[in-house]
Amino acid sequence: MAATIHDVAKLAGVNSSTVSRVLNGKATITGETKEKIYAAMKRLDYHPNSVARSLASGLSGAIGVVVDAQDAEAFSNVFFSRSLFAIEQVAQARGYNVIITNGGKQAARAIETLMLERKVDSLILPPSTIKPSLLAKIGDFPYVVLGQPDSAKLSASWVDNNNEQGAELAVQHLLGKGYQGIAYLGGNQGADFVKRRVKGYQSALPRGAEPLVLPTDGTPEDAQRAAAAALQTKAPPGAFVCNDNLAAFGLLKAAKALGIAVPRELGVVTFDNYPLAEYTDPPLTAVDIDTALLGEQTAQLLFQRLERKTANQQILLETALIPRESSDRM
Amino acid sequence: MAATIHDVAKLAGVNSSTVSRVLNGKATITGETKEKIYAAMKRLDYHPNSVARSLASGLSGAIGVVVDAQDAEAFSNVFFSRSLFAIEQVAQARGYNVIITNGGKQAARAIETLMLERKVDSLILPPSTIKPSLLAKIGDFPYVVLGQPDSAKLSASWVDNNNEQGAELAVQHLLGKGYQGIAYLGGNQGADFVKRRVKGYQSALPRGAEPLVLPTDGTPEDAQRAAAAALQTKAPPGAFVCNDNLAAFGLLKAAKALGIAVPRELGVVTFDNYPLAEYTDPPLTAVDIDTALLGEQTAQLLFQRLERKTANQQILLETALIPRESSDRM
DNA sequence: TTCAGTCATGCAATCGATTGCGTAAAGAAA
DNA sequence: TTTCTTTACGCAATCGATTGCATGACTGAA
Repeated sequence: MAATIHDVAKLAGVNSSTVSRVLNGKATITGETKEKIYAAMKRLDYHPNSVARSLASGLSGAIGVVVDAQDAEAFSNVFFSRSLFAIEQVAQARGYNVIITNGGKQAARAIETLMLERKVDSLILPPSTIKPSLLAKIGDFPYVVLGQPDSAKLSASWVDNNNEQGAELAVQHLLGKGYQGIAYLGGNQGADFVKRRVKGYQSALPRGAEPLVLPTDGTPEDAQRAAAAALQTKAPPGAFVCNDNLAAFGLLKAAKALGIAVPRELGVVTFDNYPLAEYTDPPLTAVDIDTALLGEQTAQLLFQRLERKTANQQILLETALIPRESSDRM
Repeated sequence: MAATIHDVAKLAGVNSSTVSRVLNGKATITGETKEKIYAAMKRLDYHPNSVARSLASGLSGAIGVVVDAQDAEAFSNVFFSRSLFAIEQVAQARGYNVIITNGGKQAARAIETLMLERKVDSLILPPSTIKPSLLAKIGDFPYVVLGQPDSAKLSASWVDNNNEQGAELAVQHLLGKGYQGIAYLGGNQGADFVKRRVKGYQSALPRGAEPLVLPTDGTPEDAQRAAAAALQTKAPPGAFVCNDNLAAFGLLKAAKALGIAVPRELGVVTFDNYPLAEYTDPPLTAVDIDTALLGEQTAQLLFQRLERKTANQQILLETALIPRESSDRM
């Protein structure tokens, strides 16, 4: 079987506690002794059993990432997986492992399992789980929220993109290009991040401009329908900020069907810069949400809290606008 | 602190080993005793410490998933994250947790950490890790490969989509629609799954038809260039099978630029049915790779091996063709 | 009534580390 | 040289379960 700390100790002619100490750098050990121990570890191909280590130390060296996927789609979305990648990178660099679990309807149970049974050292949670009932169970267990939670009243550490600022950026960009009559297309109006985007959109409109928000059910078809309807009114919008790429797809189709030229007659900016945004016709100007950075910052914040016991902290990441043809009237 | 098995035992007036036995259903316990123990567990909100359990039993109740991401992109790809979701679903249903780690260049180290230190019960590995050097270290540790490994000589359990069959399906579909001169566009010719697709493509061509394979660097731009070049030869292809959506995007652009009508003058079928494939102009006929099923089957196979110690097994999943406009000449 | 054979449960070792306490040896101070 | 600190390391308890062995109680057969 695999060599244990005792095998190493015996071979090196020392006590296992000494081996443990060199393993953890926790005490002053003679160079000579260290050498013997290192040699023994190498000869036996010793790998410390992290399970035993966890039990003894109370630290598991693992973090739990809970995702909130109603269905396979949400889990698979690019947003999440890039963030997850970044989180794992940071964790791996610090010698931590990442346990993922899909919360969904059973988020409470998933979180309890991770905390109470699996004994992870810390959690990354989705905003949807941040409710008083769950928070009570979590107590002062260290966690960071990946995304801005709904209730501003609850104190928590979180990291999110600045959706409000992103929407402002989009509107300002369109205004700068000379577009007028800017509408907002798409998005489930119930979702909190959509509300923030709409808020930013509204606040960036010039004085006197009437906001026009066209919610959709999320499909491009519905976006196409909504956009087509708006474009055929007496005073059609001169530009759209789209809540996501699918909405932008629907919009482009509607414009094409109506013979409206983008970007000459209609400006389009979309949230999210997915791989294909750049290959539409015309290529879409996009508010880039840096999901990798989001994950990285979340993990960094988590380890900061874990290692230095810092206070709660909220981080809003600035978004950037990537100009492409769909809004390039000049 | 959290209640332990001893607290439960004391409150129920029994020995901790009895509690352990009802917990694991490993012996005949009186109904009355069980009741007392359940009551005590409930009163104390007892959650078994899976770390201690692992140490004692030698089973961690965790599986490790290694992914091979050269960069953030690979990790984030829809392919992977859907599979991961499915894997986690299956694992959760069986009370297992999933530990993910990005192998990359250090895959060997990652695997060793998972096996030897973290003590996962089983592994899901990417085909790229299935090399003799690594296999020697893995020994008879149970693992399943998510994807068909390069070397057919090595015995292993794996699950993959039938790429060869998928390509045949695409060619047959195009032939059935009356297209002639079918070319294959895109894909890194070094990748093994691409080779399998090309093989299927070639074998499905009618006798005497000359295969034409146009490799690209993976970008739509390169696909556009390659497609445009081919379309301007004396005997241009009448249809394309594209290795992925990005290649198909490039192709559509090239056709549009050259004034070639799809699907009337040119048929297009693409591998992968990503969310946007359906929203291109025209919508793309696609060979659907069911990544969720892929993950699910992989996990199922893993638990089968784990619980019933079955022999190695290879599973090839049939792909399906989703007809859309891009190949609908009739 | 006795004896063998379950049944239900307790005892204590064990898994592989960590860590507080104790101590011999070495070095410093007097 | 004696005494006082450090330094380097060993001893043994501990973390919270699991599990082989032992045993008393009970059941049924002879």
